Amino acid sequence: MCLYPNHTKFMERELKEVLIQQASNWLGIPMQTDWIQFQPTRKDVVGDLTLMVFPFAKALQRPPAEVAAILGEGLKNEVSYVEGYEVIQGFLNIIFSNDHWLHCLESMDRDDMYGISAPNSKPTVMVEYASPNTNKPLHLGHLRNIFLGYSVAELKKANGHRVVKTQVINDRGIHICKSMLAWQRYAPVLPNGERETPANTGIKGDKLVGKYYVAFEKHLQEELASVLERWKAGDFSGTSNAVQEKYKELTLACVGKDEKALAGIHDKIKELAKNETEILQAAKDMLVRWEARDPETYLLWSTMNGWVYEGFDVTYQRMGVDFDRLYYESDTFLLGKDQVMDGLARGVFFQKPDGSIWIDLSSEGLDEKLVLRSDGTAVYITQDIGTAIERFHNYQDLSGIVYTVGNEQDYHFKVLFLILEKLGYSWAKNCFHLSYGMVDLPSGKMKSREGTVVDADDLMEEVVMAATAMTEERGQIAALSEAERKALFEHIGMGGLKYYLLKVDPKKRMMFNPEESIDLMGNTGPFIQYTHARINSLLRKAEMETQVHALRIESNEIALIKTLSSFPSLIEEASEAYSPALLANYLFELTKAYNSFYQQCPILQEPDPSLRQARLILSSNVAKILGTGLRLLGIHAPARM
RNA sequence: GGUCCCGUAGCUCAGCUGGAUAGAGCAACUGCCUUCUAAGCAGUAGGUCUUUGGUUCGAAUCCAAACGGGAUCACCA
Repeated sequence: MCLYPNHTKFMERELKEVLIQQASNWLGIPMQTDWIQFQPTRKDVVGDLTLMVFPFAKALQRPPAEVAAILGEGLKNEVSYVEGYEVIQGFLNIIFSNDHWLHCLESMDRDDMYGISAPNSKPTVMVEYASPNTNKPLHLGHLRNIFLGYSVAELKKANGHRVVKTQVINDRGIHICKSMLAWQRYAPVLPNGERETPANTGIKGDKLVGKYYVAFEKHLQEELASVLERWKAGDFSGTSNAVQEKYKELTLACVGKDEKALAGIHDKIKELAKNETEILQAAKDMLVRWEARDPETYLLWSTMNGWVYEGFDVTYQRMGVDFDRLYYESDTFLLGKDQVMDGLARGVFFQKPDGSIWIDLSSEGLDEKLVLRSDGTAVYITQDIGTAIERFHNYQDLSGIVYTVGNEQDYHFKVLFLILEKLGYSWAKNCFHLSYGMVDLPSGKMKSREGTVVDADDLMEEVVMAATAMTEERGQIAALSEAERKALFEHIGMGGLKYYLLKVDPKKRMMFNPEESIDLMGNTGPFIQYTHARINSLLRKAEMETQVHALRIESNEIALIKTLSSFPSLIEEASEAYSPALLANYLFELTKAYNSFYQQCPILQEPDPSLRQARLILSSNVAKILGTGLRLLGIHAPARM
């Protein structure tokens, strides 16, 4: 707190103390702290900070304006930097002196890391994000997840936390066996005798594996259709009696049901038939062989996962994100099983006659939840239990984990955290599900089956191409080398995309409009980058002239300084709210305010050296904060564009 | 059906720990480049904050219900 003696929250606290001390003198009665409610003064009236007077007036049974005048007069006499006040209705608008704002500017100018708390001054938190399956490439949904997780990690760091960025890679399970099986069966043999690989086809590893996942699903659907056809015709050859009975039962249940119930029953029938397909059986057999560490299966598995990782690395690199430590589900699912057995012994879980292990959460208003299958294999949550505990073993000073995962898993995390708590881990209450909303397209939901999934690599390529075309047209890039230009196009395109995905409140479902995502104007990343670049150009030309001793500021400057001085508390707020959107909106407001100032006030042309110098320093600090803020969003701030 | 989330301008979103006349951006329309980068600025127009009750000095904000949209309730992940 004391790092920034001029920042907004600090002023509020100081004034609050004065009010509490002086209450009896001024008002004749002691003051209750909850009467004191500050808010920023509206832009269209005079004043820097507003005190709500209604609570005082109510308690004192006196008109608000009268009470406001007493408080205003008192603060003016008592506090050096309170220069005056205005009373409008029940609002006391406090006016700070010019000197106060000048000191604000000077102190932030001395601090290159203005707004950033001392590193490692707060507890260690782990931020998990990305966490993909290894059977298909990353898509638009992952982009929101990854940009969000990265930015939250950076915000936590900026707020003083030690941060460990991590992900858990879902490298194990039926989904990857499907790709493996399809590759084994359908990958063509090339003229040189090799099977298709990323190396001999030039296809990116994750894309190649994804291709076979799709192939698997296609063959599965075909076989499913023929099974259903056979059953419909009364042919149950090769089908067990139990399944046959179940099918007949479900078919009979269809009679007299409404449309919705009917759809549910049809889904169950499909599920039943799917399990009867040869190809799915083969994939399941492969999973069993994998768990038994069959050498051939294991080799194929590690080879194909290796392809995927190489592909992901390329994607992560372009995204500009990184991880401090990786966890693989293939390592942690066994730990999870151990934890479940341990919990069973301690009575946290219970076993059903078929051998499956459950937890009863009905006393918490939830259901019974499976934690280990009857065949002893792990489910999704088993692995999560193991991973969480492992992480606290690996990092002794870890205080909590942030899980960046979509809100479709709200229930899952509610259950997970409850289980961890019941297992007796006190840190469970410090685990937080950073639950973000789905990304919709103008055409509706993304659906892999309908081929409407937006591929992450393709999208990044498109936004950079669009940025390239527009920057070549209007950018001031004559002085840049070819390499610098390329980097600039990349920064603008990616900056636009990241800003577009981060500016919306993470909790909310959002609409992704491809055309808007490459816009340069209005509330966009490039708009902010542009202002940063323009200030840099200004500073290059000014070459920071000889130091003038007395700076001079006017009301034009004060409005901006006010915005700048709220940056530290904004970072804190955004960090605590896990919300890069708060920062994005702040940067947008600051940019608009500066552009307006820039248009209205001459800077280099200002004849008064004291004022010119103040405006340069002000501009330089706006650029500094835009740069810091953009960095926390994972966006580069070009020096020229 | 149970549980959870959402509903603000034509569109996309801020504002939500109750406070002044509900704000931006896009799209539309009007101006401003012989002057510090016009990816900019200034302005016009656009609203029953889904609806109905309640809480109180005061409600977009809190509570309840209705309507509309979404998610989830797997020996999937």
